[in-house]
Parts: sequence; structure tokens; C-alpha cells
Amino acid sequence: PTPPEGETRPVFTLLLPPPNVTGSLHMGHMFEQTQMDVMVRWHRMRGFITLWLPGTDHAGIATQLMVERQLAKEGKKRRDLGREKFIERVWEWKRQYGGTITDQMKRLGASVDWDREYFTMDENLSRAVREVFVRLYEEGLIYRGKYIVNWCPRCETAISDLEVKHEEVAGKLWEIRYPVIGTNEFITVATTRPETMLGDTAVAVNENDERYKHFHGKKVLLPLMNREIPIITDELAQPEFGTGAVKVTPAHDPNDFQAGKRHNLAQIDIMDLNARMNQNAGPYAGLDRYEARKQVLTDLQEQGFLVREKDHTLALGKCDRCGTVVEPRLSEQWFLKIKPLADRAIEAVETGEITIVPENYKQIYLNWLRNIYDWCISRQLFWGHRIPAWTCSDCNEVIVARETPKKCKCGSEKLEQVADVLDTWFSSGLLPFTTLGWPEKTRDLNVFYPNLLMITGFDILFFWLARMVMFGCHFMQGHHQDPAIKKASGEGDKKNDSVPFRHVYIHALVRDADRQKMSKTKGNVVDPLDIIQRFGTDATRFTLAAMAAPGTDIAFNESRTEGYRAFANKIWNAARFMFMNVDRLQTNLRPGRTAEGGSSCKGIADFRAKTLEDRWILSRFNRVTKEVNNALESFRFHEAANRIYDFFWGEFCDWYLELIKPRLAEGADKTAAETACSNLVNLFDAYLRLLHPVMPFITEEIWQALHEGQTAQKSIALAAYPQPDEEQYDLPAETNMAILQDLIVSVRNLRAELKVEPKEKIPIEVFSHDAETGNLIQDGREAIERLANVKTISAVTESRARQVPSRSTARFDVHVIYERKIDVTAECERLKKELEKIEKGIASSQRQLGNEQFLAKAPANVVEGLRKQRQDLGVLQEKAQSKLAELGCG
RNA sequence: GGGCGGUUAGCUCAGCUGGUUAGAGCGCCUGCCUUACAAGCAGGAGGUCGCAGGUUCGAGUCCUGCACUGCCCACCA
Repeated sequence: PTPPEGETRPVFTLLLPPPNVTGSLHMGHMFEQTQMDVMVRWHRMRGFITLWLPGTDHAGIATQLMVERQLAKEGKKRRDLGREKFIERVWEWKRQYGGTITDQMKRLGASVDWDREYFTMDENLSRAVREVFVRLYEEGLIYRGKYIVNWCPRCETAISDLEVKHEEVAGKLWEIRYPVIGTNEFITVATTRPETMLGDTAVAVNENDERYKHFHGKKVLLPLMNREIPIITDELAQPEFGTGAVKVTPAHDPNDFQAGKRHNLAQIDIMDLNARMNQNAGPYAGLDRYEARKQVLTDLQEQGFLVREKDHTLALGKCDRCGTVVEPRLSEQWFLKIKPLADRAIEAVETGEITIVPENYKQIYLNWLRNIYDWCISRQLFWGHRIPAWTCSDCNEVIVARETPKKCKCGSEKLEQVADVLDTWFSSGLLPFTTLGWPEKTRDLNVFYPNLLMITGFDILFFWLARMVMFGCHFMQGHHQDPAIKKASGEGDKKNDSVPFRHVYIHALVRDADRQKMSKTKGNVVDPLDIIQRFGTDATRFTLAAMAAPGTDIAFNESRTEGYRAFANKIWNAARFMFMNVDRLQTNLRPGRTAEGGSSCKGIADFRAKTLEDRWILSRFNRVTKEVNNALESFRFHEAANRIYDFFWGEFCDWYLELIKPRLAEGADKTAAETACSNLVNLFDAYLRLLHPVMPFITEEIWQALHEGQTAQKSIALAAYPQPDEEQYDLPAETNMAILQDLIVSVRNLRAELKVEPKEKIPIEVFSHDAETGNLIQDGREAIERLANVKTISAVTESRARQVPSRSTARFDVHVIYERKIDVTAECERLKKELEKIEKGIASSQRQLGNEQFLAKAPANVVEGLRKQRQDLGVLQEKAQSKLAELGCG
């Protein structure tokens, strides 16, 4: 719902890049949507009013292609049906299959606002498209004209420069000689498309090219066609390239078209809309362009005009949609004068009104806009937004209007709407404002425009993103977002609200495990629904988030997902452990019943830090919370995911749960058990909230069970996202915990080495280097015994470092008492390795500490740290050496 | 022809603004069904950070060149 006037909460608006109706969900969608959903949920939980607006795109060519294929099975073409019937079929198709992708989306857990779902051909959006077109036309930014455009002979339509994909192919360059009239000489031209010679209307040479000076003003006889055409001088011909003379075909080449204009040459169109030769091609009429090429070459050869053929690699332009080789074609089209719009779009990014992350895309964006050509916006398709223009059959007047005009100004009523439709991207470029009710001045626009964020892939940086900026800045000029909301959203200082979005995050592309682009034709498409089926949505989302390092394409790898399925399982089991204890203790420990109400709290509610492990985990949780929030702030999804993962598995499960077990155990002190359990519950609750944006399903399920409807919020999605409380950082607790962990690991290590029976408890002796450590170990006695499987701990007053088997750190030496002999060779080996490492460390720290420059220039804490390290290493070195001596290692 | 990335453990990848002895997951080796979890637990092996220079007290991190690789852009016949 639209927030009313007076709303002072921040607003987060995000527009879903609308998938094509024809589409089915692929990994790229899921990747993109996972990142968006993480952002949306994160903002929502932090108290933003969020709008994530979904919709689908009518996708002109793509959709038409689908229906055409259907028709082809019935042996029909679209023109057999005619526009109206055809469009009916498309709508029919849309009704039947168009929902596929949105249905699939629902399984990703994407928390979009389905109530607002739109389709780009909806009436209100179509009306906005007409409005935009008419305004641009009235402003003189849209014009119509006969130009060379990229033409797809299969789709039978013009396409924009962006829709042409160039592909390097090994082709040929043919040299053809044209007889110069009135001489015995020939002039030789080179071409990669010999069939176009049929439409030649001149031969160009460079004015300064000495070789051809004597031909100036002469004519040649065009072979095969026996047409006289002039030799012109034009910069089109560059002396260095080929023969220095070039054939000019104004109707079939953009450069030649320009040259033709300069010299007033005739334009002879020799092809039809399917790139077959027409009557103008004389005897070649009816041939397909490649058949014609073959025939032309044969004939030239026979008649002695073909000089030679050379290998030549060329960049062949192909239709992005269907792969057919594009043919430059002269035709009447509609264009958008792009420069004025581009200038403003450049400014918006240059001045920081829009920020782009990662930053290198900023340059790419700017370069493109700086070198932009007018945009051909008309398409000769049936499916799409009809161009709101009519021509009068009596006076040829063109009328551009919002609604169908009744009659022409000449009085005639014979008006016919222009057959063309608009490029799909024309309408998608308008979505940031048209989906919010434009051209009406709606409250929605007031509140939700500009979007706070735009997340999309670089593959549509130009197609879509740049156009949204151009259109947004143009049509929303003078727009002001509700100031209270703007301020609350943290954008109070940005003056201009005409931009469609304030921040852009460009995500990477998902590739297959071999880094290949996924495509249907390659057959390497990984179906996200299949992955979800096998590993679960949460695990799949987590995989994508964890791999989403900005700027780096990701190679989707199932083994990672397998690992994150295990993670989900781990969470599940930890939750079981928690519930087990809650149930057993039979107390009101649900977080929903605590004083602070659990989830409305931005940290851990009611956490009572009684013990070292409590203080430690509280401190760690807050630090991790800080790291996660920071990471999300800068779109480092992978970092957020990894912190969340490591904390839970490596700290919470591996240590905290193990450490509190005695307190929870049967027969333990009831009050202490309840405190421990309550802490556990509240910590778990907070953790679930931290994790929720990435793994919405499992967190919701456990959270619901945890709260049992006892809380004001209906869903964890509306609970508060954890925020760090730096007061709860506890460095001493973290340091001490690390010492205990070291000790426990050392003992486990020794046990493994000595191959102590797993069940056998053994006595250990610990020498502490300082009283503090001694006390710590004394206090941690129970934990050490349990987690290291130790029988007794004796504090000794003399270092046992020399004795084998033992382990040493800078704080303690630990020696296990166990009669089995160690493997001397192996132990020597290990000690030597260890010593080597230590000495390497000593050498490097020694080198630096001996360097006056270092002491003078490095920051104090670095120097201090290094000194400390040097000292510790010295101690360890000595210990290792004496052990080696004791063992008598060679 | 321009531009942008990547090159770190067997595999897939982290390593943000240069600062202690470079990390994770998977895989591998050893041992464990320890009453939340064998999708698990404990321990372990494994890297001269693509190559060559340079800047710096200090470089996986910054600069230059090279190699390999991927991508984007481009109306030279």
C-alpha cells in the first residue's frame, strides 16, 4: 500500500528487471533475484518501507518468434493471419504460457509485491508509452526518415545497433574490375559482399590518390548490369585499404549511404525484406542474397571481371534474437534523437546523482553514451506498442497523436495508423515512472520515485539501464520526492530527484562450471528449479549469495550448493538441540515472552552473560553483525554470507553449544540451566534474523516454532535486523577464549598423534607462562576436560616444553601423560617443519625490526605487534629446538 | 582496431583502502555412530599467489611490460 502523507520512515524502492514473458527461469534470474531479495529483506527488517515491483516484459521480437514457431507448425506465416488475428494469438499464447516465469519466481522466495504486478502491454502503461512518444515528437526529438538500418531478413524488421551481435568469421574479400569508359583501363574495387554491386551507383577514389587521378570525372560500366556509373572522389575511399577504390552502394551500406548523400547518387534497392533480390537486380531477381552472391561471382569470373579472391576475416553482424545475418537496408523508420537525452544521462552519473557499483561500469556507461548514435525505435513487427502516428492517404500528412485522430487537416478521413511498433526497450526504459502512475502526479511517484536502488546485469547496461536514465531524467525533470521520506532514506543532500534510481549495482553473470555462458543452444543451462528440487531453495540462494563477489562472474558449481544444504541441515539440528532443551526445562523461554519481546530488539534480547563463553559469543555476535551489515551496505553479498556461515558453524556450533552443554545437562543447577537456555534461545532468535535475508525459508520455519505465535510480528521478515552494539564487544573474553581453544586443540592434536583410543581420558600437565593464563585454565578446567577428553589437569610450575609429547604456545606448554611411545621419526619430521616455519617468521620479523626505516615509518601498532611476535617466536623456537635435541633427531 | 576483467591449494573461489607465519568449501589422508547433527565430529597433508621488472621500511594487494584466458564495444570496403 502507498504510505500516506506525513510518512517519515525511509523508503526502499526496487524495480525488478522484468523478465520476458516468453522466458523460463534460469540461474541468472535466480542469481539476480537472490541478490535483490537479500537487499529488500535487509532493508525491510531495518525499518524501510519497501516496494519491490514485479512485472513481465512483452518482449516484442522474442514473443513474436514463439508464436511464429507455433504457426509454422500449422504451415502458416504471420502475414497469412494478418495483424489482428496474429495479435490475438499472441495474447492467447501469453495467457497460456506467460505465467510460467512468475510462477517459478514464487518458488525462489522473492518477496516482491505481487499486488502491483504489471505487464508492459497493460493499458495504463501503453497509454504512458503513447504520451512519451507524442511529447518527444512534439519536442522534435523523434523524427522519421529513410535511412540505412540494420535489417533482419528473418524477423522482417529493423533492429537497433545494440541488437546486432558481431561475430568474427573467416570470409573473403573479392576484387572486381570495372571497365573505365573511354579507356582500355579498369578500376579495381574490393568487396566482401559482391552481390551488392548490382546496386552500385558510383565508384569512389580518394581525391589525393595519385593512382586514380586520371580517372577523375570519368565513368565506369558496371559489369553484369551494364549501367554507366560515375567515378567520384570521396573520403570514403582510403588509399591504404585494398585497392584504394571502392564501389558505392547507397542502398545497402551505411557508409555508402552517407557518400551517396554527399554526391546525390541514386539509391538502388536490390533486395526485398527477406534479403532476396528484387527486380532491380535484373537477371538475379528472385535469388536469395547468398545464391545471388554465388551467381554474381560465377558470372564475373566468366566474363573476366573477377581479379582475385583473398581470405579476409570480418565481423559479421547477426540478429541478436535469431542469429540471422543482418543486412543493411534502406527503409523508412522512426528515430530518437539521442544526444540531448544522453548528455543529461552522462551528467547524472558524472555528478554522482547516480552511483554505480562496481565503479568500472561507470566508465563503460559513460563511454557508450558519449559515442551514441540516434536510436531506431520502430520495428516492423505485429507485437508491441503501436506507434501513435497516422498517415493521410490523400495528402500524405503524418499525424502523431495521443488518441486516434478523426480526420486530417486536409479534411480527409482516410487516415491509417503507421504499421510499425516500438522497440521493446522503448517501453521498458520508462518503467521506473510509468509503473508508478505517470503521467498522473500520483502519491506513488511522490513516495517511491526515484528508486533507491537498481540491480541488474551488465548485459542490459545499454539496452535498459542507460535508457531508463535518459528517459527518467527527461520526463521526471522537476520532480521532487516527498522530502520527509527522502531525508529518512538518507538522501537528503542529493538535490535532483529526476533520476530513476540513486544507486546502481551491476551484478556479475552466472556461467556454467566451465565458465561458459549458459545458453539453450549450448545445452549447458543449469535449471535452478532442478537445483532447488535437489538441494532446497535456501541452499541454492546461499550458494549464489556466497559466490556473488562484485565484478566477478560466477561459475555455478553444484558442490558448493551441496555444502550449503549441509549448512541448512546443521542449522536445523542445532535448532533441534535448542528445542530439546527448552522442552525439557519446561519453562517460558520463548523469546516472544521475554520482556523486550525478542524480535523487535535490534540485538540479542535479554542476554545475560554469566560465563566466559557467554561474554565471548555475545562479543562475537556483535562483531559479526557489524561485518554483515557493512558487507551488505557495499553489496558484498559473498562476504555477508561467509561471515554468517562461519559464525554459526565455526563458533556457535563448534564451541558455544559444546561449552554450554554442561550447564544445560540433566541434574545441573536449575537456575543456571534456565539462564543458559534463555541465552541460547535469544541468541538463536537473533541469529535467525541475521541469516533471514539469505535463507528465508528455514529461518522462518524455526522462528515460527520458536515464537509459537507469541509475538506481535507475524513473520521473521518483519522482525528487526540485528545491529551491532559496540558496547558488547569484549576483547578480553575473545582473547581468553582463544587461549582455551588453543589448549583444547593442542591436546586433541597430541591425542591424534599418539593414537590415543578415542574413549580413553588422559591426564595432562600445563605450564602457564603467566598467572592470568593459569587462572584462566583453572577456571576453564571443566571445559578442557570435556572437549579435549582429559582426565586430569595438573598445573605445573616448570615448563614442560622440552618434554615429548607436548605442545607450546606463547601462553602455555601442555604435556600429555601417556605411556605409548611416539613415532620418533614422524615427530622429528613434524618438529622440523614447525621449526622451519618459526624460523622463517623470525627471519622476516628480524629483518624488519632491524630496519631503521621500518621503525621510523611503520605505524606504532604494527611495530609493536611485530616485536611481540618476534618475542613469542623466540620462545617457541627455543622450545622446538630443545624438543628436537631430546628426541635426538638428525 | 579500442576497452575491461581474470590468472592464489588437486577442483571452485575469498583475500575491501599494501602491515604479523596467505584463507574457505569440495576433494584427499587418519581416526571416530562422543546422547543436536555421519548432510556429522576430531586431527592432518597440500600454495615460491601466471612470468619479468619496478615503487616501498614492507607487495597476493600499487605501477610497467609480457604470456595465457574470458568478455564488451567498433559503419573501414
